[in-house]
Amino acid sequence: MVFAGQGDPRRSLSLLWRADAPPTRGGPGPRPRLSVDAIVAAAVALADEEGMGALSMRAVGDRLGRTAMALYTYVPGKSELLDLMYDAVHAELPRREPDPDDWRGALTAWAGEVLEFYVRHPWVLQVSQARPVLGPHEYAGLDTLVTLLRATGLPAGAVRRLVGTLFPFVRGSAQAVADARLAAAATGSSDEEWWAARSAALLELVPDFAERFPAVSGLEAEGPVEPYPGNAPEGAEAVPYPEREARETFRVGLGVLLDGIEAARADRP
Amino acid sequence: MVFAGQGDPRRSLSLLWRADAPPTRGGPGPRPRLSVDAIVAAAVALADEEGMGALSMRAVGDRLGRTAMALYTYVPGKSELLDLMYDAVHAELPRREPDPDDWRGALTAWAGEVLEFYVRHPWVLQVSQARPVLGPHEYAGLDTLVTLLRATGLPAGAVRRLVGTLFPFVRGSAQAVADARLAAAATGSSDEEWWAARSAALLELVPDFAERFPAVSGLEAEGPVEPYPGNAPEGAEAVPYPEREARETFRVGLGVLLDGIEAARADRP
DNA sequence: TGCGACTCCTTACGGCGTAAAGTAACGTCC
DNA sequence: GGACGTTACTTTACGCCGTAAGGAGTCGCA
Repeated sequence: MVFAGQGDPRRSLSLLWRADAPPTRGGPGPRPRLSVDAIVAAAVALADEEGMGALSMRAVGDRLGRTAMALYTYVPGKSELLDLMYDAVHAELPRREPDPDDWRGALTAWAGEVLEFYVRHPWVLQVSQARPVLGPHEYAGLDTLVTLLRATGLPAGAVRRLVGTLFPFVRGSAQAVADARLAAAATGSSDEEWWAARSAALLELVPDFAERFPAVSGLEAEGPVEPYPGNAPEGAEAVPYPEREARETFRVGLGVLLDGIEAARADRP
Repeated sequence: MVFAGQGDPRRSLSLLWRADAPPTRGGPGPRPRLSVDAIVAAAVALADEEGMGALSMRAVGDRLGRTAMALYTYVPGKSELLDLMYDAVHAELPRREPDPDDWRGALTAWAGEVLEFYVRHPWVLQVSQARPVLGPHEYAGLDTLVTLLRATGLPAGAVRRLVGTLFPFVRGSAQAVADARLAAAATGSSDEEWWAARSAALLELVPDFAERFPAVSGLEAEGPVEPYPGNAPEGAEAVPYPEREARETFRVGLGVLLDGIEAARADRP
């Protein structure tokens, strides 16, 4: 896990909200050939392409034809750069108008789009949530979710808690999808081959697995996936099995959450 | 985020399941003065006390009065050590008998205990879930959850998805609680002081905040927390505000999830 | 008594983030 | 127009990290 929001809060916030002095055209000294935005864009591209592990100040500098130290003119350090990257990609979060007649559909669509966002930028999931970043784009995304939840008619306190439930849920689901993809890519065998190898080794090393973990074994033995009651599966056949499974878990979990919200509305209509 | 499960799967698994040759009393060479268990225990203690950031091979070696390289006799590398640490602490996960008459109470108690487990070992939340570790203790914990969910009477497919929903939910909630504690500890001001400073800076840098994010602002303006309908708050007054808020979000979110499960049972009784 | 296996140490390499100091480009003022 | 101060960027260096390579010392067994 990578940490953000570690530096001087004042400096971080003014960078995030672009509250610095305007570019000051015509000061002394050589003309700047970089900018905060260019650095953030390069860093995001690097993280998207090669993952968080490849993100180093030297690597970002290389991408811009500069040394690592050149970045420090624009950005106080790696932690603040991470803050800026984090908030920059959150500009892709959906903005969406509430629909009091179909809050459920709106929330479902919202969750799906947020899931895709995380899958597009899986490194975002590795940014620790300890100490929130509090950038403008994350707030904008938050504002949208709050708006959609307000359309359920629930009181402010409940909405606050649901925000705290829904966002982590989508993050967790996206993590599962991203992990499934990563596992598929790592082994080359894009299907359940990785699992097969792993469970073969397990079976060999732990012959009494079924006895020790009867519930888990029973679950696995109970054959292919039975659709969750009350929901119809959406057709997506080309997606490899583990990712399909993760997406189905997301769909079902979201359904359960929305059912729970519905129940709360019924309690206090 | 820190990665586990990266090394040779065979080697990792046989370490995890302790499938290695027995201690071979009386082989040649000097008597080993360390053991896998001692190393794992030292590493867990280090991570518990000083966080994942302080976990280095040299630091673990220091704790044992040995050099970093001495560890490599027992453990192939840091990644495998992380696997072992991860599974070792999961021995603390609750084991619990199912109660078909009160599956809801059982799941609530289970979730609460798991939350406390994560709060006790917050570094576990930083271990990436990509590529599962598949150790015996994690399986045991999983087995318990599956057992409890089976008591709802739902079909295997649904149970599978609920496992994938509940575990990440508890993890996310624990993350929030741990973050709240971390924020409190970092500033010394154990209360909302950190938030106050942060939001004061925000207000100064972004004077038009309320206009740009009306929904979020409205939510914050709507005064203190209103209890979620249908649930009574449990009395815990000494806990500082952010953590109390995180715990309340956990309680409410869990309630929503269980309501959703109840709805699914009603669909197919 | 030596051999071979084994634990543990020292040393070293290439990576990281970044502090410190040097170099060169530029706007401004005499 | 030349000196000066400011600024962008580079070079070098420090102390961390994980771990490869090789050497030192310890023990069981032939």
